[in-house]
Amino acid sequence: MDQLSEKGNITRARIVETARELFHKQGVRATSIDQILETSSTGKSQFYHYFSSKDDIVHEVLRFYMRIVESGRGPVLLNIESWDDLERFFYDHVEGVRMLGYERSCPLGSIANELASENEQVRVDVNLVFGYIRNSISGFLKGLKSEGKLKKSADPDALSDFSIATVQGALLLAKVRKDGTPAENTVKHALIHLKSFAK
Amino acid sequence: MDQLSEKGNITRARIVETARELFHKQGVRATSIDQILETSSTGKSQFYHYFSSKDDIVHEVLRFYMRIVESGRGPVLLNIESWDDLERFFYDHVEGVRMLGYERSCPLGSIANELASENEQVRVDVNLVFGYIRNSISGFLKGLKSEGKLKKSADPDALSDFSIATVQGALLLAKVRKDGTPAENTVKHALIHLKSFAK
DNA sequence: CGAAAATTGAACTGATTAGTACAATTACTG
DNA sequence: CAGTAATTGTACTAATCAGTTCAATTTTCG
Repeated sequence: MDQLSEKGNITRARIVETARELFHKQGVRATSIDQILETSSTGKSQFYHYFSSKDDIVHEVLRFYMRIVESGRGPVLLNIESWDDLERFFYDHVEGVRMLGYERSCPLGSIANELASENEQVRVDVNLVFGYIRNSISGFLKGLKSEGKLKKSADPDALSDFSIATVQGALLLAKVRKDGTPAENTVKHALIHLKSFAK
Repeated sequence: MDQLSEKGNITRARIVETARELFHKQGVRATSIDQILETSSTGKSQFYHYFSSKDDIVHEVLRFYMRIVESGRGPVLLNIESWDDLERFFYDHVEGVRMLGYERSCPLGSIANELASENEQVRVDVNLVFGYIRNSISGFLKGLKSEGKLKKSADPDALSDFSIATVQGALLLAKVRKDGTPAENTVKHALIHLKSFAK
């Protein structure tokens, strides 16, 4: 790959953003490179100038999500420092799929579900993002525990995995039902359970 | 479609079973009809004799799951009449993905996640199965409630959706982590929460 | 048996796929 | 301004895709 000029960076970013949107909307395998190029008004030579393969752009889309999450610029608050923050973490996700008409689930969960068994890089990439979120939640819970504000029986790591899993399941259920109610009920009960460990 | 002879039924069932396995293993879009035919040692004319399209066999695979669930012949106990049954419902799912090396999530959730937004029939089909499971769990909880064995604040329908979502999320997380521990923790905490409504 | 119906094999089509080749053009830099 | 590097447009390939055609074979049943 050559050094990128400002113009090159813009083109590259436009391709990544278009791919990200299409992967979320319809899945990776349902999205052809030609469709990414047509939607982003880009030529094929440009695509293969910036990316080496379809697997490569999937990887770049996942790295994009990782940067979003790390930088805190995403639509979901991930810097969790209070019970209110944790509550917002859950409800931001439900609100996110509501805005999209309950026609999509989690963009990361979808890609992982579609490709993780056949593409180890995808599994690792998604794991990195999930791991970051896991650390964010468990860090909050561990902090509470050290302050004596969480029951000793509470396992922060296990409760973090529980949180991520319930969000993933809630978003999938919203998509299957095309209705936010089951997802809202799911995260509501997940929060009740988590807060039951507070003291 | 002509009337099916016994031989025809066997061929048809072989195709459905092969498609079901491949869809679960690698996804629907990653599975070509040619691969289904090669794996099941069947010719293409046979496939289009018994099924009208790829969408059609996806539908038939989902109907197969529905029959499995209704008949109680599946690997997961769905006739839930006690807390032990409900506990088994959760752990059967985790055990199911453990047996497959944590390389797959829920076969229905996977197909729904991949296709529900673009194929309404798929969404409806998966909803039928999820609805059956939902009724099974909420029926048990409603029974408890009428016997005064469940807190009045408990909402059986909401808790059923919570149960289905946590299972879906747990299985996805197991696949992403290639490890059963987060899924076990998830269903363990889901059960603790559900049982907190018992009295 | 013998005819009708069900089942199957093999070759084919047209569209779409990921990826390549290569020349043309634009932008940067000394 | 001249040369070099970055960027882009067009045309292409070989493989694979879902689906079709049609004749051959097997099974069923009076």
